[in-house]
Amino acid sequence: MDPHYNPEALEASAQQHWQDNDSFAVDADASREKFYCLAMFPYPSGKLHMGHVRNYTITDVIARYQRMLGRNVLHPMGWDAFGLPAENAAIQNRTAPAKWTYSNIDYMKSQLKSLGFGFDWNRELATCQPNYYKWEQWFFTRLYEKGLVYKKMATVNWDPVDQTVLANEQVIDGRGWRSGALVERREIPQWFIRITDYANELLTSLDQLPDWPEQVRTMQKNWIGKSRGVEMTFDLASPVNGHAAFDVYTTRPDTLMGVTYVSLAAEHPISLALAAGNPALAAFIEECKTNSVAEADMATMEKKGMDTGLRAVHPLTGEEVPVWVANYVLMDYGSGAVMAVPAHDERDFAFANTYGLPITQVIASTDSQDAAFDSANWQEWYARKTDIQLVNSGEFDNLNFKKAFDAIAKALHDKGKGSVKTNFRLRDWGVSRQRYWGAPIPMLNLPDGGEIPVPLDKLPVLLPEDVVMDGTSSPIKADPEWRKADWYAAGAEHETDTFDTFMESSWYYARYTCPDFAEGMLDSDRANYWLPVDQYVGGIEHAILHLLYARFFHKLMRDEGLVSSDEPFKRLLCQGMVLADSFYKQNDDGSKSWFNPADVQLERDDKGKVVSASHPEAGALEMGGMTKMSKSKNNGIDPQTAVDQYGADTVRLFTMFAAPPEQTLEWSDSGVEGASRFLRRLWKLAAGLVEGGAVPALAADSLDSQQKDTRRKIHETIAKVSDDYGRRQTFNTAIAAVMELSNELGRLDASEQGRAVLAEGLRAVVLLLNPIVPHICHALWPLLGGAGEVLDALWPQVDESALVRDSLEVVVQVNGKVRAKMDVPADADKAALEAAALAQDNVQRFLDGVTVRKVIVVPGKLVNIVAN
RNA sequence: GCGACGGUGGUGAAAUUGGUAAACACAGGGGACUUAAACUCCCCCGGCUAUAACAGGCCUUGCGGGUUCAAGUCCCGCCCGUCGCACCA
Repeated sequence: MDPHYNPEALEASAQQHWQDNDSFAVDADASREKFYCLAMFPYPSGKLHMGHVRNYTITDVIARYQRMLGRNVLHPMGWDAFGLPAENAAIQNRTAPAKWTYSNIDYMKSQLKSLGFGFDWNRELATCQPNYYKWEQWFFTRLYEKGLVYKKMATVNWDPVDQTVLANEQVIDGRGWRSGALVERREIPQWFIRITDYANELLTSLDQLPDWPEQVRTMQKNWIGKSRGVEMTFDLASPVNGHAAFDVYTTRPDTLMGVTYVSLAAEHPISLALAAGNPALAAFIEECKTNSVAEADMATMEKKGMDTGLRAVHPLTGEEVPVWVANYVLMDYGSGAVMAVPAHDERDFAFANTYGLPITQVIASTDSQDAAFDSANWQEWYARKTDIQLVNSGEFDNLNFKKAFDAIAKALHDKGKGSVKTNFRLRDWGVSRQRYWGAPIPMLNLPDGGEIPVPLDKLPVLLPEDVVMDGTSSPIKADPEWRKADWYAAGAEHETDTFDTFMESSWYYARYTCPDFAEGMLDSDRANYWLPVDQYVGGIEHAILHLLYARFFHKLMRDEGLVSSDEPFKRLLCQGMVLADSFYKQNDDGSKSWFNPADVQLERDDKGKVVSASHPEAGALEMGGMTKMSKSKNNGIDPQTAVDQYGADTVRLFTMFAAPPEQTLEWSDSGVEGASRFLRRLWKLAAGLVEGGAVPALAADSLDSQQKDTRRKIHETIAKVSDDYGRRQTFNTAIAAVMELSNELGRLDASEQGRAVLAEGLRAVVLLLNPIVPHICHALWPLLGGAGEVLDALWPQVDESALVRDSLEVVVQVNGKVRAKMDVPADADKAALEAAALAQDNVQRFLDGVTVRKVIVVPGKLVNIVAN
């Protein structure tokens, strides 16, 4: 056996072996227990980044571990192939998005293979393939027929120069990313899916997901945002252009008597009607159109508004309050109008102060210790629901939140002005995109204004792939021929919007179970064998949208009779981001030039702390700290470079060792070096044993005490690592435990039984590490006398008899501070432990002159003597 | 703004059910090997203090309080950082 570890050769040979034997191909087999392990599929952006490597290493480790437990493991891979970056690249490179996408897929697939990931490539799919999106289009038409799909006006970012709709991402400081023109808000008709019909189930069935991270469930819960409130009607004092009233929704009807004005969204029908005869208002509405549609911007921007001159009638008091148009009221949120209670709502408060509107306190504390309400401390009051009573509210004075809620809701109901309503923050899913590189929405727009879904025999509605992108309109919108649907009726036209790419990623996990199925969306037999996914792994950035849409789709597919389960993903692991050091040079114009960490040299002080950085050409650099690997900070580390230099196993080992999977991972070249060093040492240790000739049989009863200790360590490590892989999913501590074990194995003597224990230990190490570093383990296993190939070896069993201890170390504390450690027989009882503890010299020193009050004994761990 | 998560040595981290803080690594220091360097191997490595030495002592998990025999871990209040916010995927 070669004493030198040669990853290049052994990794190529292992990968060839897996490919030749189609080692990861699986089929549904009802006689075997299945395990479906899934990583979020990648967008084919060009080449793999470290986030991909981390993601797929995690699923590969879990998949290989489950296989060693004897399960039938499905671990598929595919491509989330539609999306905006392909269009951007196509514009830049004067190529077609399809061509760019397919060539990226080819390259990235070869990269995945070079990392040794065990995917069943027979199931590969790309969402831009017609045989994939055909069934998505069909499913959408089914939803339409069930009334779960509708069309309504919704707001988009409009670039007036390029004459195109922009994604939020393409709007930079309120301007279009290519044209630099001020972006406007524009209302256009778009398709929606009624996810709100499933809001309640999406909320309640979160309880069926105990193996999801608590934080993800909480985020989804908040996102769905179930609230109980009151919907009520404000009449206008004098009708305008046929508008006599409007609705508002509030979760705080208890504050109704504090309403001093009402606010309408700029796009509210009443606002628009008024603007026709009011140039100043029209100008203000126009100005609102340049506001961002992103929620974060809406919340932080300056509150602005304009008085319409209209008066609305308070539904209970009959008092007239002014009607304003305000930039912070969203049209596609609730009813597009809010009642304003400046004393008890932060935004209303800011708005009222700006425009000198009256502020009426209607809530007071029941605790007389609390400071009285005034505009300086109003924040303490505005959102409070507990320990409050109503004031300035007439007949409702002195009621608490709950009683006031019910009394005011009843009063509104009795007057026919409102009713209790459960509302969700969740809004219906807008699936229309005005972009080319997506699945065409399978609807026909008819000359009479109506619409019908494209029938199954005309599906898929094909997206042409041979196109030229010029940065303005989508090629299918620009081509009048593509649109024509005269086969249905003269003048009928295909919808030219495409689907949100979340549509494709909402059901790909199900299609992997039967990617070749030509007769329908899913082959239920196969789908129901594999589903639900047992382990799903992906970035935390998908905690809300993707995971919510996929859960929604699963329920839709269930109600269509395609799958039998309620939830798609049984267990979820959200991996953290990958960070790297960043370095920049401050330019004279205030901008920063970023330098890739691969080209930067570091200076350290005598404690090893990095004190400065420099670049061979640019000179001294500023340190930007550890940040997310990104293009903008030029701190991406190319995984391929690391794989070429150290081998896939080293990259996989470092990735899993440097941090637990949910935490951020800081890339470190010297850390990678360390991982490589460990594999070299392991190889050398194995080579030493193999070169020493035949290994004698282990005689467990005739071991000396060091050999016995080492053998106990082997089996303790098996137990710990099994728990780390399975229950805890902390692969970093599993690796640390194996490192500890192999350090101890290296200290064994070269006697017959020393070598026998070493052989047992090394075989355990190879089995325990195989999921993480499968290439080196593939090579070592037969050399160490393992039967068959390690890929199919069974997970090692703990030999309970090896775990028996004669004595153990117990800590002795006096008043909670460690004062001594003692070796005691493993079976010592509490009285014996207490006596031994009190007899310790250093313990006696601390008991001098004080009285022992209590002794707490935790068997096997510690004794705490309480004395004063 | 709203929501979620995090803060432990020079660094990444470990401490699993409230029970020895810093396992395992990285960086650094010292030594062996070498003509030399790399590789490899051995020793030291939170701070302060003490001792001829061996012991020993005090402090330390972002900050301030609390609960407990015992708190990195639980509770209350702050500070700081990261991520998400509906047309990026």
